[in-house]
Amino acid sequence: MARAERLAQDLSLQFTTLRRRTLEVVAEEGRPLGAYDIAERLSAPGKRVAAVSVYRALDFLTEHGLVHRIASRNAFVPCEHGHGAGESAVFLICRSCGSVDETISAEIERSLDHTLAQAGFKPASRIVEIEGECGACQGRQEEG
Amino acid sequence: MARAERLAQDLSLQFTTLRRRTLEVVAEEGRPLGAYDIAERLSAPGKRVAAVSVYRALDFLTEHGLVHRIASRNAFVPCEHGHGAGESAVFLICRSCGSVDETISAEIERSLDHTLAQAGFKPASRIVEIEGECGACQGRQEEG
DNA sequence: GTCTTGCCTGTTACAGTGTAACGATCGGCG
DNA sequence: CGCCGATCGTTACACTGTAACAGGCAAGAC
Repeated sequence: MARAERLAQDLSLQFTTLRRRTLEVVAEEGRPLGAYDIAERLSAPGKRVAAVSVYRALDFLTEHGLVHRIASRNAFVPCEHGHGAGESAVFLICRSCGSVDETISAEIERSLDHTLAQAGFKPASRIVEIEGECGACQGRQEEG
Repeated sequence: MARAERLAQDLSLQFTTLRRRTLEVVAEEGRPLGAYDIAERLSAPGKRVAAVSVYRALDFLTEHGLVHRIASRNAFVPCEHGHGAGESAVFLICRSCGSVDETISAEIERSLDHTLAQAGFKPASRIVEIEGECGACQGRQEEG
């Protein structure tokens, strides 16, 4: 992610090797990764990376909007949009291939805002995760 | 929940004591309960209920739409609506008092359906969880 | 240079979450 | 009675996440 690298320059000092490599691992994978999976990929023979370090790196990355946490999977994916941290994304999680697509819909945001205002609820963070079957996997099943 | 009791009759054999008591515990609490919290409340001196039994009861209850799982909290709340299992609910989770309010919005469902159709994604289950501050807690803060 | 400060990382330990596997129990049925 | 299916108890285990403390490293103050 070139965007991440660019944002990294702004944080210069803060974007350490561990955090950069954590982001790389998450970005290379096409599906959500658990913290322990990341730790395993970051580890080399004789150089083990503890899961707790990964968690701290992930905290940093999520705070700066470079990765997202998938609550229903306890896993992490790279952020594919340049949206601000306060904005809400919709995650489409495919049960067949495990891929996660991140989309943003102004329409959904509007209806959410409307419903929240009606309820007198002041939102801080939003989680919208849809499990199902992505278009590619639907096509694959029709063929087979 | 009288509704749950009524639905229980239909499942006659399936609605065992453990499952009923699990539902009671979840319904009595005004906030999401973890599986181990439930197990603790179900346990009596000399009669310990293991968490794994609670998980099985919760699986049953969620399948039949009597309780919901709050993915962002790893906790469970009673279902407050008679909606079908396929319908999507919106959970408003208050960070101050920990309460969870369940609402249904046709507007949100429409916009979600629209976005999903555009993406060619076939949804199976939907998770919409908003963290923030409920109306009651906002009023309380203004006073204090 | 040295000292202090603050941040990041390593390590250990531990609490919480969830599942697999096996055995026992109970009710219904031939 | 014996069989069968579902539920439940128990143990064991894997995964997820946090607390606490120690060491390293860069930057600024003296």
